[in-house]
Amino acid sequence: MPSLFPHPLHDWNLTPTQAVALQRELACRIERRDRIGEVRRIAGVDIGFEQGGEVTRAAVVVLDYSSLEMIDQVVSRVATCMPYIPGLLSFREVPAALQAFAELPSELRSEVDLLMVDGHGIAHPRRMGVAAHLGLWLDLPSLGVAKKRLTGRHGDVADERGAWTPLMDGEETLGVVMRSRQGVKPIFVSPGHRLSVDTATQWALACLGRYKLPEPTRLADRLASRRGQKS
DNA sequence: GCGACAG
DNA sequence: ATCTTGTCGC
Repeated sequence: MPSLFPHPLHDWNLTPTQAVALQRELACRIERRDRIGEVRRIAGVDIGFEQGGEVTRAAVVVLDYSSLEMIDQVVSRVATCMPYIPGLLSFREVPAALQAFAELPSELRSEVDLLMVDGHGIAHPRRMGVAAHLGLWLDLPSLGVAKKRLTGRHGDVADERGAWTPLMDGEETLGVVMRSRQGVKPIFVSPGHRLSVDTATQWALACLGRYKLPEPTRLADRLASRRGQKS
């Protein structure tokens, strides 16, 4: 198990002001350069809610990279700890995601080489979206795939599968806006931890199947949402 | 004060 | 995110 932060990063009961302060601190630890080895296992993560929001349901799926087939899945439920506040999504979702991760067979959990999370990575006001936060916590290369923009500006994206245009904030490139499928609204891809924008983009493209969302996130989405039926 | 605002 | 039926289009 990875680990360790010198501070009480384990305390998820923070006030919005404290959470923002923690994000600023953690953002310095995010590695934007590639630090990733051979990829054989990719984990997809997404969160859903039940009981009118009182229960948070986290889904983690592990896929084999070459076939993009799911080889295992975990769905766990925990009490919701925080309301949704734009910019502070990770404080609401990461606890549940970690619980689901902990429930993965240990041997499989240790084989995960890359994390794909539903939400943004560094394409965040303080560069600490949920994908960055989770990647940092688990010390794994990570990228975020979101369906809507949170911050940054971009031009039009050609209506052709695989087309993309950079997501910018001034001179800083935060990620890309990608047409994952023709005729649908584009997705927002950004690196989380230990990944460059280019590499994050390549992995998003590599994981594209016949749907709008890349396979890891799509499969996790189905389980976290209500459709994936039972568990 | 007025918008914008991941899931 | 979630609440919700049918409907338009490939």
